[in-house]
Amino acid sequence: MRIGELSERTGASRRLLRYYEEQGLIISQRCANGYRTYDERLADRVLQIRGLLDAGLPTRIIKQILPCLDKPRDIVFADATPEMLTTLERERDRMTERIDCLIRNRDAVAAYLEAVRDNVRCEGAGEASVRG
DNA sequence: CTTCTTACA
DNA sequence: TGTAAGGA
Repeated sequence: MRIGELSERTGASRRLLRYYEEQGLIISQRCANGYRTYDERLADRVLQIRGLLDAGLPTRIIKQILPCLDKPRDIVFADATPEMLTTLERERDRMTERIDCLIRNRDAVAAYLEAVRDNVRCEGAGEASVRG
């Protein structure tokens, strides 16, 4: 598929996909006309990259662990340098912190929503427009 | 119309 | 990241 289709299937803009390639996160073949061509499987990889990026991992780290993501369960311990492991452990802890933070905020929002619902139920729907 | 690269905001 | 320019 070409960049347009990959973009639609992953939600990443064409600009971003070219950027990922520039950063070595993804690879592409080239057609005679110079257009980029992508393997069907790349869509999943892009989705994974976006997930990792969303989790807060910098592209440079993703680039390092990407080979591990390639093969489902094969071998990847060979290039697991101590520095990389340290970095990943730190990132993992960072993710845990974010998760805790998100849980707190989600609960806060949920509580607010419930309070609003209860309030509406007691005061009646007719006053909605008056209260704004 | 789709994509490409480079470069600027 | 978006967008403009100039081509293919």
